[in-house]
Amino acid sequence: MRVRFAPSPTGYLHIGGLRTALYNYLLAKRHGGVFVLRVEDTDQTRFVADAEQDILDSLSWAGLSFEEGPGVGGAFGPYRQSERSARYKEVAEELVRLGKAYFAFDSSEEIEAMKGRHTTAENPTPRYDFNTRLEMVNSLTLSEADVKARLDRGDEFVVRLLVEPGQVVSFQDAVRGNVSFDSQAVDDQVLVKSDGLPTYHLANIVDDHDMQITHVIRGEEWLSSTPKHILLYNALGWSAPQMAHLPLILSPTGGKLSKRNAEKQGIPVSVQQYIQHGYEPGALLNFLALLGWNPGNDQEIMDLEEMASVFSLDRVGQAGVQFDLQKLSWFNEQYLRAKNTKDIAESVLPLVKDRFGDYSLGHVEGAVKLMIERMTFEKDILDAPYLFEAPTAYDEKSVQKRWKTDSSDLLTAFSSEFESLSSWDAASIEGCLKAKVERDALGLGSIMFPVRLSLTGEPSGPDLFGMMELLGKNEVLARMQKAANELR
RNA sequence: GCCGCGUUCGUCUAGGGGUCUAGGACGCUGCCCUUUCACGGCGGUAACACGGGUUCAAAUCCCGUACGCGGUACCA
Repeated sequence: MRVRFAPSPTGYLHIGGLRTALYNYLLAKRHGGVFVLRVEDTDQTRFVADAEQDILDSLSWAGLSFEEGPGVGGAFGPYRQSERSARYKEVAEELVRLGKAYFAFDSSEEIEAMKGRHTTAENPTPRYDFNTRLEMVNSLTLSEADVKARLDRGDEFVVRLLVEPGQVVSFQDAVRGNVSFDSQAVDDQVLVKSDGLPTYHLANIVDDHDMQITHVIRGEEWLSSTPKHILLYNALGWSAPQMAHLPLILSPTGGKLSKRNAEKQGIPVSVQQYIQHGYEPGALLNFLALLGWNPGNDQEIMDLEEMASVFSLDRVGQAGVQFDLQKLSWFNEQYLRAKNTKDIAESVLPLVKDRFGDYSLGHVEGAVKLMIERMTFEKDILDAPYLFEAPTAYDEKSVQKRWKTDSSDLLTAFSSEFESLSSWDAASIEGCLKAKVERDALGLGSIMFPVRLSLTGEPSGPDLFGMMELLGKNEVLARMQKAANELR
């Protein structure tokens, strides 16, 4: 089994593209096959210089490694279509020779004019097809000599697929079953553009054939051009690979997850944006895998290996799926909590230093341990500034509501109690505090709240005693005293 | 318009004729845990698009309608 992910470097890798790559990867791993990356850069007008690098970087971040492709090589290279022009030309010529394709010399104005002539309410988008090709300037309407003369003269031309009406083109799709089209509805697709480069359709089938791709897994937007591909395979006497068209990822409101549409709803579209937001690659992959596929049981948290061990195309859904950012967040939380706190600390250390100054890895790890249950992203550690610096203000509402007349005195009293503590750890602090509460017959809340507020400035937060241990005795006493004075 | 694909809780889905008074997850929500908040645990909320068939029996099969999505480029 050989599969490929064939992105076009016309922009940064899209989240939907990553899912397509993932499904290809999973299928290959599941069957011990080969995963190929092929860059489909046949459109010079839409070429984006750093897009290929972005695709490479994004796949690498996600951990989707390929056995063959640009940079790593392979027996079927080159893997950039711009470097395979000669082969497409050869195949195009072969198709013309076989009478399956023809030269066309029409200018875009002439094509527009033809479309204008045929446009009606019932036929808003006329095609260049069996119905109209005989009114056009092509090797079907021109004499052989004329065609040769134009070619020799260097006139611009395109090569078009000759689609005969009256045939039914059908194929088995691995996720949709039998799909069939009437060839009448297929136009004489351009195979070679006037710049000499192939269109997607030609390059795609040539490469899939030459690279011995066995399974084509791509988005549903390709479903309606598949008959063209089947016709091409047939014309060349090649057998078509197994097709599998994935349901599209839709926006939460149902429409297409276009860049504009998505951004309006706060959904990142490029993988690069997910990286910047701090998503865990495993979480994103896990989420994406389940967007259109399921393992057939209730398991949701699965790493790449686990998914690869059970992946199959027949468990891929057929209906479009809506993107749910909240569920992605949940996945990210799950993955974050499964991570080693030291690793997280190491990764956020620069952020902490940048924001709060020079803290030790140990201190940051302690902060992470306190905060992990309430973080969605690693960077959320910054939402607890009080683990690094004294609060500069106290939450007004809480002060008004819960800061009692004796709170300051209590703070002072407990301060001196803590002062005498010989070992400063969460358990000792807790024991000390609770002992005094009992001795003085106080309510636990009457002291817990003032302490928390003095330490964090906020009415809620992570475990109080753990936090006190992390901050250290001096810092805790200083903050308590400060609040006692300021809020008196 | 035409062609294609699709349609189970708000969302992702299980389900492939009887075991479905339709299961799981996210979300929302109640209770419990608890020094707060969060986490967690235990509950709750909520769906077979509609209409015809076929069948003893349909969420499951067939047809139609509606709706959604995709395509209709010398873009991929």
